[in-house]
Amino acid sequence: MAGRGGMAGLKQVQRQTGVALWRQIADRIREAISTGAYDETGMVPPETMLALQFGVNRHTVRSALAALAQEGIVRAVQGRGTLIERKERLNFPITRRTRFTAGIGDQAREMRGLLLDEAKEEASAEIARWLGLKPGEQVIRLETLRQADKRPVSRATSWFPAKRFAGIGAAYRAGESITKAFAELGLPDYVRATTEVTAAHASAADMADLELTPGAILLIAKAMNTDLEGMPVQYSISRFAADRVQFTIEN
Amino acid sequence: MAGRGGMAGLKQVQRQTGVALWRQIADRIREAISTGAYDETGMVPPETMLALQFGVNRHTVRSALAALAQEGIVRAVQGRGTLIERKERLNFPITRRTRFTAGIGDQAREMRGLLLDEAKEEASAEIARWLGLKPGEQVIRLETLRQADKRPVSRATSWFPAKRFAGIGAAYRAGESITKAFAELGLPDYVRATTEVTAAHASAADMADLELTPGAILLIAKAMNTDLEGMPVQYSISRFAADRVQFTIEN
DNA sequence: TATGGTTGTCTATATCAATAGACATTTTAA
DNA sequence: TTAAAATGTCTATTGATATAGACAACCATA
Repeated sequence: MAGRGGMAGLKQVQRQTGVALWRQIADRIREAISTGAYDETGMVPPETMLALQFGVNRHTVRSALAALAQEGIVRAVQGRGTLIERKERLNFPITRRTRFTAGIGDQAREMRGLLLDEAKEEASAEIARWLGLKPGEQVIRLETLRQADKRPVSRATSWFPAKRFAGIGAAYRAGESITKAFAELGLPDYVRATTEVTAAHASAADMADLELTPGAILLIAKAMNTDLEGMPVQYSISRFAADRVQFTIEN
Repeated sequence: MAGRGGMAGLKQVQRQTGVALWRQIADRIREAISTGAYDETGMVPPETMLALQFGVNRHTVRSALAALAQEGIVRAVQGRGTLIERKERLNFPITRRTRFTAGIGDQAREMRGLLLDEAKEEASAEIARWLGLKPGEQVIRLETLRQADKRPVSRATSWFPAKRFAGIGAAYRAGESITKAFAELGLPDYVRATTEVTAAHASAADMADLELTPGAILLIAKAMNTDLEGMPVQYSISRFAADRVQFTIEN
């Protein structure tokens, strides 16, 4: 028995599906780069070889490579080939002590957390349930963008009980981290209680914030943090650029 | 301050991106259905309204709805509207005692696990590392397809130490579950050690197995299970149809 | 310096995606 | 019975996608 699993064999791209061939090919090459398939040479195979491999015209491959060059992943050099510029995928551990900045701190030189927006609002039924509040109680919502080495990694919306964490927006803007903002407001430690992970296509807003192209994938983590007594302190929905991260769960 | 977060505002679909408008719209509507946006009526808004909302021609919306009908998510009825047929998303808890069948057992009537292929092979460096073997030692690889109510949910490739689990293919085929197969072979209990989660576009093979369309998203879980002494017993790569599942991590 | 291998550019053609408009068909409700 | 609202079908046109071929420009190396 054999024939399934692993090996290519099947046609790798499909026509008439609403997704252009050049985009399907770009997605496959991006994936191959991030898994280290071309590490030996540091280059993508020649256009003619890729065209043969995917069963398309060389021009179609060129469209795919142009898109990847636009993303800054490869750089074509006439006469030599197409060089790989960037291939990282940040690992993001999800544990009881999950922290964004510390979690990937050693995998990137510069971590930043930008506050895009802050608002005080009434808790919806869902937010209230997660934070252990009554619907309509005041919560503070923060819209944040997290970057690693100037490259956007995730876009998060977080809610906090307004009474307990007044001023968390300013604290976040100053420290660029939830952990530091909590510490500033008198909460030295907290733990991750639950995390729900899904995946979806990027919306237009996420494309803009995370510098993605249509068809791009998001890993979505809905998380609830509590203080050490088990009282909810934060509920957040984080949208990660899926080709830049992986989650690790250690049990 | 306001304006970000939540509300639409921006153009929801983009042109000249390699992803056809009708597919982008289909993805948005599928997502809206699964989050319960149309639960009040049980129907999708009229085609003319969707066309207005997305800023496209009615025919383009019709292409999107035709694709969703093809997937069995909606059903158009002339004169009435477009009815929502299915909107479930299975929850899959990832804990120390993660088991596929038990995990979603109460969310579906009929759970099945089909053995697609079985092979004995030499462990690659990566597989050997995960299973605590020397590269080249014999392992058994199982290719399985898991279904909930006859709908494919995930496609998994699993490796087991060949010496300890000879005959696991037959045991899986009989019991349609890893847990039962392990029990059959004298391992009554085991635990999930680590799980890595990523997302990617579906390959052609996955599209076929999971009945997906191009552009569809996979949630990929790479998991290692051990026996109660901490000895690795299984390494697996499971590819889930992202629009049918969510993962939950309880810390 | 010559050659082979590679990316860059151009022209031409066929197919798919998207818009536009008109009208038919079916259901629901006035 | 009628009208309104919804999906179904058809024709026509435009722009994006994909193929095909030819050749130029550039790089590394023999």
